[in-house]
This record gives sequence, structure tokens and C-alpha cells, in this order.
Amino acid sequence: MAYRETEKMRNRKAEARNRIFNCGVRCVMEGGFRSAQVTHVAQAAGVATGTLYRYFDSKEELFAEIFRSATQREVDKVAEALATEGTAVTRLEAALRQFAERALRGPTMAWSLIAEPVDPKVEAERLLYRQAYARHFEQAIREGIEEGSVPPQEARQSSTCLVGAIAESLVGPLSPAQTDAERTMSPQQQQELVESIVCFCIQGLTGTRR
Amino acid sequence: MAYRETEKMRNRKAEARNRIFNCGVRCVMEGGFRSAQVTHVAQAAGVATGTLYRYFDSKEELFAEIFRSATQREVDKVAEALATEGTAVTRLEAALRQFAERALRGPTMAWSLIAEPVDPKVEAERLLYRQAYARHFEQAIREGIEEGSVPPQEARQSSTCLVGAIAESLVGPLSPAQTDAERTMSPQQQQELVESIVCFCIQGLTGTRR
DNA sequence: ACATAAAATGAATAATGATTCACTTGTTAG
DNA sequence: CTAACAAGTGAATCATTATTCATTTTATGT
Repeated sequence: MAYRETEKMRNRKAEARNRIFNCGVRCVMEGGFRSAQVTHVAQAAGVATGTLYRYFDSKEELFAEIFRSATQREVDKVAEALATEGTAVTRLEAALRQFAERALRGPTMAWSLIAEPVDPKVEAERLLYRQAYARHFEQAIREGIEEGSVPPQEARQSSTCLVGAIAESLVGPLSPAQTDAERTMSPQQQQELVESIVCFCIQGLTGTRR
Repeated sequence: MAYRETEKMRNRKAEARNRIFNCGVRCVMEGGFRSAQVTHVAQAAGVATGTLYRYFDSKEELFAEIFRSATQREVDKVAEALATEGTAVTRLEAALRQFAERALRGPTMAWSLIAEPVDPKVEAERLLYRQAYARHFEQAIREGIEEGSVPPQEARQSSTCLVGAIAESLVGPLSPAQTDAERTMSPQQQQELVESIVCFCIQGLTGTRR
């Protein structure tokens, strides 16, 4: 026996995988999934295309993983906002803000996650991601119902409406169809946008004018 | 001069174009945009692929036109519901019902229009289509504000939230990721789904518990 | 140094589907 | 009937990209 995988090699491989993955992320951040081709990613990572395939089964697999990780960060942030102190309503409000503000801060990635046309495997991830949001919201709504700050309702349904309302409100502003000039809203405008989304959503939940 | 386009010929051509167009519609209704290939459409219409290109500049052009027409029908129905007698709130409610019920009745087409990943040109049509809905809703909201049945608010924003909430609520049920069994909801379930969407939306608009 | 095995390479291949175009067929007017 | 032109044809071509694989490079243990 003359070759056995050593620690050093394991590290180097892990590094390579990481580098590829991160370059994939960067590609998506720059031009969305559509313009992110395996050849580009490999090139950016400084490896041959063939090498990429040693680390990922297929393009779809790679981008599904990228999607998943980008998504997880976002979902975590929302979960975090929901895990603070206060009534369910306050926490939901904070979570919606978090969602919208983060999206407006990183518009290309946000658009890719929310609305860009993608391959089926990635689309499947998107479905999961939206469901993940919905489940977090749903939980908070149930808590709200329990504590009396939210009137009884189909928590599942309402949570889906929340996700839809906020996502749709962002699609327009984030869309690359807009010129960059249009996409760059003033902080003032952003603030207003977020406020009116939150307002609609909380009213929809509580049936209480605010 | 020996050949000049005659009435008969004009008709025949119009017929051919129509046939191609309609077969395109059928293809989309059956399997969505993804599975609708020019070759299929041509075959279904009983013409050669080359012929199709005498009537449509490109695949994208053809399907964008198909999308537009399918969409127009839906938007018209909503506009119709909004044009009846009654307060803005009642009319908006009727419009939301119309939207949801029609979608549940033709799930494949509805999914294609609302959520299927599509080519850029078609995606652009989708943006317009969602805006068309939003504009109709917006108008009704403004009327509601004027007549006092809806509290003052950013009508534009609220209308976008309506579109998002209803679309998102339908994506899950319509998605072909669901088995057909899952997708076939009982009329009972459909009714409940529609009710809870409408409830959330009207509350979001009016801030009044119902 | 050398044998062994894994990792990296990237040009060649495969797969998919839209689009073209040289040619055939059909239509019209004189 | 025939010249003149338009419509129709569909196999061949083109374009785009993901994926493979024969070959080269690199790492390891003796």
C-alpha cells in the first residue's frame, strides 16, 4: 500500500469544496442563477470544470445547496426575530421587518431566492424555503392566539398569506427588469415600503386598525 | 403580376395561425410551459415546424402571446367582479373569490400563470399580469377609501399584498409537486381555503375583524 | 527513488431543442 | 397552361451548456 488519504489532504479537499461553493455563491450574488454556469464557477474557483464534478454530483445539486444555505441564513434571521420577548404580534412585526429590510439590502440575491426562474431542483428548494418561513410564522400565530393577542384563525393559511404578501411586495422593487436607478430606493422610500407591508400584514392577522 | 393574396388565402392563413396558437394553449394546459416545445405544438397543429415560424417570430414570442391571452381572460374576470354594484369591500371580496376559484378549477394552467418557471420574455408578461391585477385592486381600494368603507392607506402597496397573499396561498395547492391526489381538494376544502384567504385579505385592507 | 493510488485537467462529447433554408407544393392572374 | 410568387416542409444545422473520461499531475508509504 502506497497512498492513503492524510489529514493534510482532507483539509485541502475541504478547502477546495468550500472555494467552489463560495464562488458559486458569489456568481449567484452577481448575476443570479441564470448566469451562473458551472464553467464560470469552476474558473472563478481556479479549478477545472471536471474538478467541480468531484465535489458536486451535478450543477443542479451544487446550486440547490447554494440556495439552501443562502436561504437558511435568511430563515434563521426571521426565526431569531420571532424568538425575542414580547407579544406574538410585536415579534411577528419584527420578523417581517427583518425579512424585508434584509432583502432590500441585498437585492440581487433576494430576487434570486424569491422570484428568479430556476431549475426544478432549485425550485423545489424554494418551495421548502417558503414553507420554512410559513412554519415559523404559523408557530408565532398560534402563540398569539393562545395568549389572546391574535384572534382565532387558520394559522397555516394566514402564515402563507404573510409570506406571499411580503414576497410579492418585494418582487417589483427587486426585479432586475427595473433599472438600477429604480431599484435604488432612498432609505426614506424603503422605510415607507416596509411600513405599509407590515401594516397590511398585521391588520390581516389581527383585524385591528393601526 | 401573377399572384396576389386573395381573401380566401387570408382566411386560410388566419385559420392556420389560430390553430397553431390554440394547440399551443392546449399544450400549456396539459403540461405547462416547460413541456411545451415548438415541435410538439407544430405537430399538434398538423403543420411543419418551419410553418410555425412563418406565423410567430420565435418560441418565446409565441408563448408570450399565449401567456398574455390566458392571462387577459383571468384579469377580465376579476375586473368584471370589481365592476358590479356594492361597496368596494364587497366587490373586492367577490374579485378575490373569483380569482381563487377559477385557479382551483384549472390548476395546471393556473400554476403555469402564477408560479411555473418560464423564459424571460414570458416572465416579463407575468410581471405585467400581476401588475394588471394589482392595478384593478388598487382602483377599487381607492374607491373604498373615498366612500369610507376602507381606511386610508397606500392603495398601491395594499393591492400588491393582495395579489401576493392570494397567489402564494394557491401555489402550494396548485403545485405539480403535489400528487394529483393531493391536488384534488374536496369542494369542502376548497371552500375553506378560499374563505380564509378572503378573510385575511379583507382584514388586511379594512383592519376590521370578521 | 519508486510504486501505487488518488486528484486534477480540459478538450471532446452528449443532450437538448430552437431555428434555418434549399426545396417542394399550392395559388393566382393573364 | 404557365409564369410568378407565396406557403409549406422537415431534415439538417446551430447554439448552448452540462457532463465525461483518457491523460497528466500530485501525494503517500516503503
